[in-house]
Order: sequence, then C-alpha cells, then structure tokens
Amino acid sequence: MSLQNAFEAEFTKPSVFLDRNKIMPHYTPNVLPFREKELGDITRVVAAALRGQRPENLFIYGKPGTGKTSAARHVMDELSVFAGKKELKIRHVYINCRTHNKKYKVLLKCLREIFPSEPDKAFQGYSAAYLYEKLVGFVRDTETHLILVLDELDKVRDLDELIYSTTRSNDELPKGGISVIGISNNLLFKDALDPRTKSSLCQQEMIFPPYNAEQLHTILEQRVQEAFHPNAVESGAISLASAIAAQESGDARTAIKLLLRAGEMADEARVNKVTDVHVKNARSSVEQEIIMEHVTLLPEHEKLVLYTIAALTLQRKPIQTLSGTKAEGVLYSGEVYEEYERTAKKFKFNDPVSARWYREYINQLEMYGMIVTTQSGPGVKGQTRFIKLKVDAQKIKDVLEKEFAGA
DNA sequence: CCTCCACAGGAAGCGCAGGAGT
DNA sequence: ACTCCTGCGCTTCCTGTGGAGG
Repeated sequence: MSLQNAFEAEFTKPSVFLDRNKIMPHYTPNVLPFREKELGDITRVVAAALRGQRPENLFIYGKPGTGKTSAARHVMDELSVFAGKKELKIRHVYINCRTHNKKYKVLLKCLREIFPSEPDKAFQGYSAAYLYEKLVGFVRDTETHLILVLDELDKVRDLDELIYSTTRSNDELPKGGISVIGISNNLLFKDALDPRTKSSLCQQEMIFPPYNAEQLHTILEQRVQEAFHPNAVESGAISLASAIAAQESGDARTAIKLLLRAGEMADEARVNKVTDVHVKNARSSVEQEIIMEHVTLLPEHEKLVLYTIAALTLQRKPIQTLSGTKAEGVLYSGEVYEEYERTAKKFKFNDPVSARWYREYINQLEMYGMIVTTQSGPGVKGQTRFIKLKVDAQKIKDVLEKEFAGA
C-alpha cells in the first residue's frame, strides 16, 4: 500500500527504451550519416589552425534539422581533443545567438567560457570595448587560435559590428587569431548582409541539404539501435516516421521526436513493441505539442479568446437545441465575443479588445490551425461564423488557466 | 420587396516602441 | 545623445452581405 510499492512499480516498469537520452532532441550523436563530405569540408577549413594559420571564416546554412549544429560541434570537439594531445593552442567556444543576440552578450559569454574561474560577476558592467580588449588580450598573450561557433547567427542585432570587430582584431595579432563559424537556417539572410560583412563572414561557405526519406530511415535505424531495446521497434514504424518527416521538411529532428513519442506511447500502453500505429498517433501528438508551444507565445488577449472558446466548448457538453439544431462543439462568433469580454474582466485584464480586432484574432487562430470557422448558412439569422476548436479543449483550458493565475 | 439583424472585413487614423539618421 | 521616422497593434467608422421576418 505504501509509496514504496508505487516506486517499485515505476522502477521495474518495462520499457521499450534502452537509453532514452540517446533519442532526445538535443543529444549529439557521434556519427553523422550522409554528412561525410560536410564534416570533411569543415575539418579542412579549421585544420589550418593546426599548421599555425588562422582558419578562414565559415558560413554554414541549411534548413532546420539538417545536422548543421551537430556537424560543427562534432568537428570542433574532435579538434579540441586532437589539439590537446599535441599541446596546440586551439580553443573554441560554442554560442547560441538566440539567447546571446547582441555583440556585447556574445563577448560576455565568450569571456566567461574562457575564464571560468573568475567570479560570476566578472566582466559584468564593463563596456563592450573593455570586453573586446580583454578577449584580444587573451588571444595575443596566449597566441591561441580561437574559433567562435555562432549558432543562429541571424539573430544577432548588430552583426556587422561583431564581424567587423573580429576581423579587425586579426590585424593586431601577429600570432593566433579569431575565426568565426556562423550557422543559420535562414537562406535569405546572407543576401541582406552588408557587403563587407558578407565577404568577411563568407570566406568559406557551405550548404546542408535536407535529408530524403531513405537517408532519414538510415539515421533513425541507427538511433533506434542505441536508444531502444533490440527488436522493440518494428521496421514499419521507422519507415513511417521517416516518410512523414521527409514529406514535411527533411528534418531529422522531427523524425526523432516522432519516434520518441511513439516509444512513450508504447510504454504507456504497456506493450513491448513500437508499431506504425504508435507513430501515427505520435504524429498528432507532436503536432499538438507544437501548437501548445505556440499557444503560450500568443498575445495576451488572443489567449483569452482561445481560452473562452475552449471553456465554452467544454461547457456545451453534448448537443444543444436552443434555437434549432447546433452541431456539437460549434459556437457563434457573437456569443464568443460576449463571453470573452466577461472572461477578460474575470481575470483582471483591463479593457478587452474591440469586436473588430477580435475578428482579426479569430482569423489568426484559424490560420494557426487551432480553430475552424464556417459561414452560417440558412437557418440562422444574420450572417455570422461558426467557430469550432480543433485542438484539445481541456488541455488549452488547463494551460492557459495556470498562466492567467500566475500573472 | 423592403427592412432589420448580426455579423464580415476594408479604410483611416492614433499612440507607442524601436531603428535610422545626424 | 538627440530627434525623426516607420511599423505595429489597435480603435473607430463604415460599407457589404446573406438570411429572417413582416
């Protein structure tokens, strides 16, 4: 009866997973199939540092989930190991520019990586010029080849200045130097750059093409071997997952996510085999997950509108016959707006948006695929739209209720 | 047929934050 | 560091549309 039994049950609960970590989205595998050429190219560029030359800057771009980050990290890790063995002065710092989206933040992150022993607040509050001098000073004094791997480079606001700084620094450095490996998934981004920045950053450039279904299949098979128990995944499941991902974007990350969810679903159902049915269900689950992430990023009042729709949908249990026949879960545009006004007040949000803007929100929610609307045909007075929720009402309500309460 | 209803969605304009220009 | 400008979220006002009802 005790919790010990519950723990025991959890502990010994059978699972299709051998090592779940190996199939998490952020796990970097140590083999990258179909990227031999790309790995070789990156290696060739950075290998200049082994000969004491400054590697040229490299710009990598390709769609999400094509292995750009994994490839760059893999090469750099290997390079560091090799350099360590040969006692060469080569360092690299990986920085994701989504969170470090300004020159200052990049410099700061960089210094903290290089001087981890300094107290937390070191460098905080110093000017960008000071940070820059400190970094250049480090490179000069130690004659290091420093390679900055800047992921999601297009997120940096003052990129021109950042690139200019690193380029200029190399003129002041007789030995050692700073190189940049830039990574972006925005293919148009390169053309919008300042010409000087562009020529500096794109001394070398590479494109990572999307994977096709066949390649995704191989990638998944290999991951399955590491992450799942032998024979725990049917080959049909792998085929379906790779087909879905290939059709959607050639994105290895969604393919992997798909199998992860499918595995979890098999565990929940307490079966020891992952089948294509699990993958099929996982697909909608992954889609819902993406939608849920999307929901939390919506503007406040758009969330309120969506919440209202969810609440009304739940409240209207089966079929309501107030004035004729209403199909299940279908709401009038007008009644939703009225209820939304009340909801907004209930949660202490000052003045609700106008009815006009509310309609704009409805259009947006439809575009996101969270609701569908249909024109009111004969049988209803006036011209209005019927609104129907396309995602799990209870889930939406729970998530948003928690959020409103927290705020 | 005309009118009212209950909306849809276009046009203009307003206040604000952030980027460009100086 | 200052103003200027622009884009964005939103309101106000308005015209359009399809059915209900007299």
